[in-house]
Amino acid sequence: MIRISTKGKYGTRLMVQLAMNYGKGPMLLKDIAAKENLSVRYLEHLIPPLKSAHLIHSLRGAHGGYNLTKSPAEITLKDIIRILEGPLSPSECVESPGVCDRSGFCITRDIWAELERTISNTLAGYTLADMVKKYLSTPHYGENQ
Amino acid sequence: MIRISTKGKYGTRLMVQLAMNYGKGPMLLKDIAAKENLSVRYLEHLIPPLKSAHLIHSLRGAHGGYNLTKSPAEITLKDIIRILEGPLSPSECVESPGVCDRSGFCITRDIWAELERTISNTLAGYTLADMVKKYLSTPHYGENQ
DNA sequence: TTATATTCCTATCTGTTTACTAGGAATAGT
DNA sequence: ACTATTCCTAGTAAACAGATAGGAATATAA
Repeated sequence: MIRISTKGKYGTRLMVQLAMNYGKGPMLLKDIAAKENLSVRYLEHLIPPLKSAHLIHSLRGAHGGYNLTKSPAEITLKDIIRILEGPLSPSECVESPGVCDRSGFCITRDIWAELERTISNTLAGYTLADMVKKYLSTPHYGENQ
Repeated sequence: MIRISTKGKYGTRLMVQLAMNYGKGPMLLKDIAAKENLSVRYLEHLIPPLKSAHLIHSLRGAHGGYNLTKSPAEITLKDIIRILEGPLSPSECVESPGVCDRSGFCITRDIWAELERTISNTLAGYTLADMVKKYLSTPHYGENQ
């Protein structure tokens, strides 16, 4: 199973919410969780990596919350997934040749490396701005407004 | 971490070995394991799914072994990975919309679906014949001949 | 200065998956 | 009968996934 975990999936939705709130002051995690129907307690864990990658900025205390550090057009899905999921390569040997003594002549390794490039390129093709635009032009029914 | 497991990785190497032996009669798992420096006991587990997908064929007993069921040019890496790793989509909601009530209007789901297409296309771009050709034109040093 | 709202840090827990190892049955040539 | 091989079923230790929880730190507001 080659799957993105909930970190990457929920984290993307969190970032889309922040993007929709861009320029409107800090947004509460509570509100993000409510809009996306996710647990505040779980979303909390996604914050530290996003902060240390300087994708978001926080304000503590009452009237605190979170902001994007740059405009939604400058943040791609690749940035988000890379931070929350770790390396985008399908095999460790791609980024760390030393883990396998076959790396120097392994033909499958070359293919995993190409696969990483196509994944990276696809994800880099979407900015948060693109996603907000699409979000706003899509009808939302049910509990998630 | 969006990683291919050892099933997919070792299974690909196993299939490349069978491809190199294509037309030369059944090949022993013992020999495949020796050439790829992998455990016979572990490779055994990769056989049943490959057989039920009709990618390989087996002969039991003494002088038994394994064959590809079709020519290396007709088997792609996508076939192999799909069988050994399961669905190629990065999220279950892509192939089973019912698992999430957001599927009807979720914008991230659309992106995961596109990601699946690019992964599929990349993997479908390699046949075992391509890999054998590349293998034979690459120098191999060390214990894996 | 107290109360309140919020982020922040660390720990814990349960189930699943991964990467194996192992025992021995079934089958087929010699 | 003997031997070589595939085949089938368990088991297992470690890591990972997907949470929940307690409470400290910080900032605003009354």
